[in-house]
Amino acid sequence: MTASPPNVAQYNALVWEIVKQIPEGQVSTYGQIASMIPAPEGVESADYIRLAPRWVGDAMNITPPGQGIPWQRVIGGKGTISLPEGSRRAVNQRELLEQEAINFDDKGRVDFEQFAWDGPDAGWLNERGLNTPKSLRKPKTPEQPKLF
DNA sequence: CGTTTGACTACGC
DNA sequence: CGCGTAGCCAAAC
Repeated sequence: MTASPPNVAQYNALVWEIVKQIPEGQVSTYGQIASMIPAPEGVESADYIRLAPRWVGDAMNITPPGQGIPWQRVIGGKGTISLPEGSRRAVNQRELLEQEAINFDDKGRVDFEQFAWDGPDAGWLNERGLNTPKSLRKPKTPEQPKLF
């Protein structure tokens, strides 16, 4: 496993709290969740960026059942399910997402342009001192409205 | 007690 | 756009 954050229990609780905000029919990624959580005290920002996604993964791995935490909505940054291919949990995750009308392409990827979550609303984040999540969608190459 | 192994991502070819 | 690799380090083997 990966080194754990200084305050694992608290960190995991925060991760689950955020995951609970993901609406049905949308997906987030380990990196996006991590981008909302400030680096814990004592952790260099550079190290955090490198380690955080793993920490989120560790948290998801021990998600407490029966708490209404939609763990299935958290996938890898490439849009793929990160569990071992063919494993029981991986198959289950895909089924749960398909039940929410989330589609997978022929390479097993979810289209972020269609299903990406944009994060909790600003107020929710502010109350908890969290950061604005990075967007999973392509930076809008605003098709310059041809003024004339 | 040495190796392998992760619910990851960014980066270089 | 796809594939391999580094970086991290506590557990499981």
